[in-house]
Amino acid sequence: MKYLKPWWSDGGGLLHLTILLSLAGLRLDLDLDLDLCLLLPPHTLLRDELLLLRGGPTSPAYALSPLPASGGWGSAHQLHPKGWDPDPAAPPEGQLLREVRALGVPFIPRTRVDAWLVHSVAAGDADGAHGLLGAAAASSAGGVGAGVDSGSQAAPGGGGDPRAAPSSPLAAGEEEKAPAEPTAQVPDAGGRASEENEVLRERHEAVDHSSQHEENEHRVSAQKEKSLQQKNEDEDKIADKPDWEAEKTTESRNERHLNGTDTSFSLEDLFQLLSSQPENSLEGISLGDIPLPGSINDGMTSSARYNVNLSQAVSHDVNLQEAMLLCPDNTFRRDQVARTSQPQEPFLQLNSHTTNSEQTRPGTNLTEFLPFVDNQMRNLTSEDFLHDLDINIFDEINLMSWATEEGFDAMEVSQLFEKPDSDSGLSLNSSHNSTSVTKSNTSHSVCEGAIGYSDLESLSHHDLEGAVGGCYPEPSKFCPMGHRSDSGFHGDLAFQHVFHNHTYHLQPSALESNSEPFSRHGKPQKLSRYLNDTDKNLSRDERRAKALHIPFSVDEIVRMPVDSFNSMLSRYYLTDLQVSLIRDIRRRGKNKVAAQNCRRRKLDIILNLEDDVCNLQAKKETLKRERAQCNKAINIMKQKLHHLYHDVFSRLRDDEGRPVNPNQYALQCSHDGSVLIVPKELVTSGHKKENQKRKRKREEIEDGVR
DNA sequence: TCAGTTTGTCATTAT
DNA sequence: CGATAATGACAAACT
Repeated sequence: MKYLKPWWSDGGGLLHLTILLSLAGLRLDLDLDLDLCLLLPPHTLLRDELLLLRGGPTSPAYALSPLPASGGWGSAHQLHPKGWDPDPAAPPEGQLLREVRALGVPFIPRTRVDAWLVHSVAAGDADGAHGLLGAAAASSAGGVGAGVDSGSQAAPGGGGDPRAAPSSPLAAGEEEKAPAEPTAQVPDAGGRASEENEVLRERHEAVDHSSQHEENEHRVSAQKEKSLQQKNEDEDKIADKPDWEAEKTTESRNERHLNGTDTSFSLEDLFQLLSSQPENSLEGISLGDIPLPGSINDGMTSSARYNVNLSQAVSHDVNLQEAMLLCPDNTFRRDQVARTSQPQEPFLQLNSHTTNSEQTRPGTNLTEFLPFVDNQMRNLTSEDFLHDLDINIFDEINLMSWATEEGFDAMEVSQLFEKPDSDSGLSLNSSHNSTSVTKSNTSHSVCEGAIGYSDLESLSHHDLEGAVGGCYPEPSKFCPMGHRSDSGFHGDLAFQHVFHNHTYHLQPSALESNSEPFSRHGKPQKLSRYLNDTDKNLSRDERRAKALHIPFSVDEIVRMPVDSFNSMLSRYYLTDLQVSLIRDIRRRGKNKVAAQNCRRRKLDIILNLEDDVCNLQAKKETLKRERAQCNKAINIMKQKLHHLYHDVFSRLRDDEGRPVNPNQYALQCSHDGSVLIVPKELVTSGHKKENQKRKRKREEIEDGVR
């Protein structure tokens, strides 16, 4: 294939480098700083492309021309040698894509650059690229030929298949941290390894002593110092601030990163080796032979692994992309500082030999180091990121990423959303694609189970296989279950529980009809055996929040004022599922508190009523006693009055001197204090008249009121 | 094993 | 109109 048109497009530069490094069979976690282009030999296409992406001037050897409208490929400009005239006979994109697909490469080219790279590499087009790219393509093409065969014929455990490599790059945690000699880390598993290592070490040393390297190293080290200083200042500022307050600071730092002024990583070894090797001298060896420092070589457990299988290597690119999407929690939060406080997954990791701990943060997320990627992430939701790829894949990946972090297994992730009936648990938004259910129910093999739960890389292979129509003859190799537990980034990971359960695919609403490992109230039942002691103490919502990597505590979610809560939701890039869960957690939490308050209030009311009853009963008894005393006093008074009455009448005499009969007469006191003896008939009639008057007056008053 | 209690949750209504 | 509080009702866990 002689067709060469490196078109730039969004992400094309990333893909460039990703593929180049993937061709080495490496698992990558790069601080891919565009300043690294300065390390490339001058007047090479890749260097100028990077310079272009970086926003700086390109070398005079190349020029940038606007692209004609190219449907669907999204490119805006092309970089080409000066005086280069676009080949009118160049095959159209459709044809190029068909050619790529015809190669059976399990990789979906999404841009012209992708297609070109895949095409040129897969077709063995050694002269189809310039400079580093050409060397990479050439070497990888050689590696492909050997790798495709050796990959499938690799000795068991020999690591001929880079897909098995995941078990090794991160396996040696101690070695990973140590900036060891590049070749010292290369194991001698294949017999030829020692010889190759010698050759490679010589090459590497020669490279290290080149003037170009010194110049570049000096330049990069100065940039490192500058960026480190800037980072330290930023982190000092952020340290004392809450997450949401620190966001702005971090964001500004990210802006600097985007502007290319924040350099933190060096890949000079890799690029120097790649770019310094004469193209011809690279033929016959694969990029995997490059002696790389640190964990890169840690992962190379066999020299056979250095023979790169194109299909395997290219697929790493997809893993890299997934890793970007797998920014922890699938929460594209602007505050990357806060992110680093959580255990991260050093999924794709390439440690440079730098000794700075900040630069070698294990598991640091790709998004921190890929400015343009970060730029996209900061402007897109996770759903936006899923634009071109099957959303199901990434939903699964997200769940798996949640499951693989912080010792949380995927079975729990799935079961967290299970409910016995429809009136309990979450009313989660059913944004999950229902097709996941079908997937989950149709996968039965152990390997597929492992794919589903813990091995993101395997998933990517798996899904790519389905997407592209390629095939992986040994899917069991896609289950490097060991590499995660060995990598030391989550020691309590309970992968042993996740092999066969596939329910994590299920959307919550579908899961609700399944068996219920959790009680309605968050108390573990059967699931308790799957949970460690820490998880057992968590409530259901806490476990759910943990499973979905909600970046806030349940208490925080519940107690946060509504304004802070809404602003929090808007400031953090949360999936619909996360937002739904957060709102449910808040609603349930508040309702729980309200229910407790309600019951407490009800109890208080009951207690108060009981007290009132007691008080009233006591008061009633008191009143009874008082009434009895009053009655007693009244009776005494009556008796006294009666005695007095009779005493008075016994002394009274009428005009004839006869005693006055008390049954016929009564004593009546007048207003002036005089006492009159009045016949009883008059007294009773007078009483009746008074009563009638009073009654009349009362009626008049009542009528007036009406 | 059963009855009573506690607790979380949902649905509904009120604020 | 949305968020929250209040509360009845229900069910599961607990005692």
